[in-house]
Amino acid sequence: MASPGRIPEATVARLPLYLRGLDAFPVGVTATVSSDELADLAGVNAAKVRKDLSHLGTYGTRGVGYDATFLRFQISLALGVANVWPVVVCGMGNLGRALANHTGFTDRGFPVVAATDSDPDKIGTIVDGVPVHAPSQLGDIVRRFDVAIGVISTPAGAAQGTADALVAAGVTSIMSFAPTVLSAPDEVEIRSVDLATELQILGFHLHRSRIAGDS
Amino acid sequence: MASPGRIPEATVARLPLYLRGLDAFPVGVTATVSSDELADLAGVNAAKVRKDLSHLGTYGTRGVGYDATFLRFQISLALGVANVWPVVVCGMGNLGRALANHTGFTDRGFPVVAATDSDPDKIGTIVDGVPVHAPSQLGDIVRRFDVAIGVISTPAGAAQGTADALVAAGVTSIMSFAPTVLSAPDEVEIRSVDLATELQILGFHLHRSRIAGDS
DNA sequence: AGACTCTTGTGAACTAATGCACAAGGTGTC
DNA sequence: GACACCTTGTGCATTAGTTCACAAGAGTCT
Repeated sequence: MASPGRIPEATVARLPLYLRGLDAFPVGVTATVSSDELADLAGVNAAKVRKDLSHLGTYGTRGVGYDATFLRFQISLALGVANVWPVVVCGMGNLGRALANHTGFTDRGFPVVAATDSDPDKIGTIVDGVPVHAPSQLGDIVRRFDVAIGVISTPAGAAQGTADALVAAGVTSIMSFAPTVLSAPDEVEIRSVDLATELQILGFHLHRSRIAGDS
Repeated sequence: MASPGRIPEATVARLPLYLRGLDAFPVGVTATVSSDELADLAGVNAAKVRKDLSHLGTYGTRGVGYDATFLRFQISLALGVANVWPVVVCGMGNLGRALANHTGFTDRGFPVVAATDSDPDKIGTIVDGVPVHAPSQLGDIVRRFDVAIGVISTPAGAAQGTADALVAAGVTSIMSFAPTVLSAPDEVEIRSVDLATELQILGFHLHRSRIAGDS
């Protein structure tokens, strides 16, 4: 009953966690991993692991578990991890610099090939191996490096303009850290990460527990 | 039927977006905002806005909309935004430095009061106004500044130890950027943001569309 | 006052996601 | 080969979240 059909969004969001968890198993060595173990490694529960993996296919062995290497291969296949997706970072402020230099990106197939910034002092420089260009060069950069993903780490005010430029250059995947809503054609996928919002959610629960709890 | 009862998690996650959207309205000026407008400002749909706000209370006027100032006040109240929650940043690598210097945190009531790092060259220095201490000082820092939230931006290997130290110091809210699972007592709330995972989700959809689409 | 317009608040239908519980199927032992 | 023991895969119940659609007010205009 292995269905290569639609994979639920919630499952897609967890597949990278499983892949990360499987890093605990050395390559080349044959090892089996149970849904229970993998659940621990990924920080979810075993039922979810099994249900999620069943969406990819029937890769486990009843009574035994999953072959770690084979499972990693299959998840990688589903996620398209074999591909390398070049990334351009737009906005080289504090956050942009950190992202451009983030080893976790390159390591997982998302090399930062270039950056843009509107500050004339930064344009033309190379920061941690990443060349900084003027925003007007975006189209060129995208074409030259075959950029697949744009990361927006500009101030909120410049974010929409940057998004428009990315879309105009043909980029269809955007990850934005700007605290603002971006509009783009439907075929463009935007993931928005607002760090302050995350803290506010933590703050809400703190607030709640302090009210309910002590003074 | 205004219920100050339980607010659904999904709603809580959107309240900061509404608050952010309301920034478009100048303070002091009386203005009304419709669920439709607010939906645009927050990047969701109008039905969701109304349902979400109805969980806070009955603050709108039929036929008119919501009073922007009053609504902002009520959402702030629900989120506990009036409180200031001091933050400690653990791990002053690229990302940690960017976070410590992130104006969006302080602006929204999350001042970064101190940082820790295991690098002896950094300990004792002040980076962008934030003093860097040794990890062993965490307990002290938390007590002295009444720290409410710990941000973990250490390498994955040091993350669990850092989390343990934060918990031991009495911190019950943690935001982690380390690509690993953290374990902590149930009463501790952990929000994990793995940037590479986010990109992998984008990568999945790119992969999918390239398979389905052209060569 | 009555008619008309507007927008909220909310039941109700619908969709997505989670968690349970257990049969199915595999391994190992005697 | 029979039996005991594991762990997967999955049907089903449950819970959470979304969307629709419309009655219930509130304002405006004549």
